[in-house]
Amino acid sequence: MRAIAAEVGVQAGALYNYTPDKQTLLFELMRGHLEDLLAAVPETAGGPSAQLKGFVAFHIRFHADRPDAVFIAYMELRNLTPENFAEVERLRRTYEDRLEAILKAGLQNGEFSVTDTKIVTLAIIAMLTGVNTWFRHNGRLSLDEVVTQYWDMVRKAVGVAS
Amino acid sequence: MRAIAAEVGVQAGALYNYTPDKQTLLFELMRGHLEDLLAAVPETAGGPSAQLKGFVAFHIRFHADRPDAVFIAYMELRNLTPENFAEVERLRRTYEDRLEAILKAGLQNGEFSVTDTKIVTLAIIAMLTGVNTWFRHNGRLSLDEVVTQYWDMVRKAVGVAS
DNA sequence: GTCTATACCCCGATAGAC
DNA sequence: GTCTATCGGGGTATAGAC
Repeated sequence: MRAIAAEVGVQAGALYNYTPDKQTLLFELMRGHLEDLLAAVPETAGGPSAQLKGFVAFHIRFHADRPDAVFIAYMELRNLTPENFAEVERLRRTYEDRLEAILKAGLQNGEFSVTDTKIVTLAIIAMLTGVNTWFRHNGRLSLDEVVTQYWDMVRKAVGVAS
Repeated sequence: MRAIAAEVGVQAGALYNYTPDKQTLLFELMRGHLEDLLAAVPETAGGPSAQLKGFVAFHIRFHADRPDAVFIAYMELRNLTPENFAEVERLRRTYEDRLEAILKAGLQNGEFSVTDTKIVTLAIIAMLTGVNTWFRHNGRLSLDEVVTQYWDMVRKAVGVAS
């Protein structure tokens, strides 16, 4: 709280005019981040392959634009009360379900060949979120190139020809 | 330190007969974990495809057996001094290089079709380590089944036929 | 709505008796 | 080698003046 106050340019006590306590502040940050995510995830038109491609590009770009929020959302999970943790988990699961729905649709119409949509969902999200641990905007690769390469891996992993 | 002392069954001050300070204790824990990892990673015989399959199985099993060490190694990274952080990063990069060497060999002899071995290395490791966030030994899937499914995704992502 | 001052608690680490 | 006791520092949160 003292660090936040210093960043904002007030004393620590003044923050309590805006939040009842630190727990609420942390929870609202995380909830806001996840609701932004759910509001922004595209309902792409087209078949499952096009939707999956859109999801991959969206996930990478959304998270690359908010490294601090992503970092907090992950590292501070354990500091939430059980009730707040449950709500955050619910929102996260809602997001995962968006991806799994695409995989199920592609499995059903024969575009994808996967054996367990739940595992593939978690594997894809872990892979994509991992980009945040190494990607830098002034690094060797542009975000476009990163998106292209990850789409290539995801595409092949679910059995979609190029 | 007080929690560790209670777990062991001594008072907090007694711990300082075994470690000079908390930083050293944390660093030795993480260094030990990474050296165990490097000592255990197999030098599989056979071609790149067999080696990659061995690596995937090893990584999942090794990490599933040590969830606490994996959790600490990740969450406490930011609490290391710059020197200790650099050493931990060096060991982690050494491990990544093992995987990248396999990918490079498979790219060179034509078994794999990937465009950037560094990105594929990081993507595979992120995907595999993600298993630890959801896998439970008494859950829906056995570790054997998890290994099989992840190998199937990795195999396809690098362009190896079944 | 922000300030100063402070209450209360927990932390890592040390001192000195045994 | 472990204990009790404590130091110094930092944390969240509150009280009361302005």
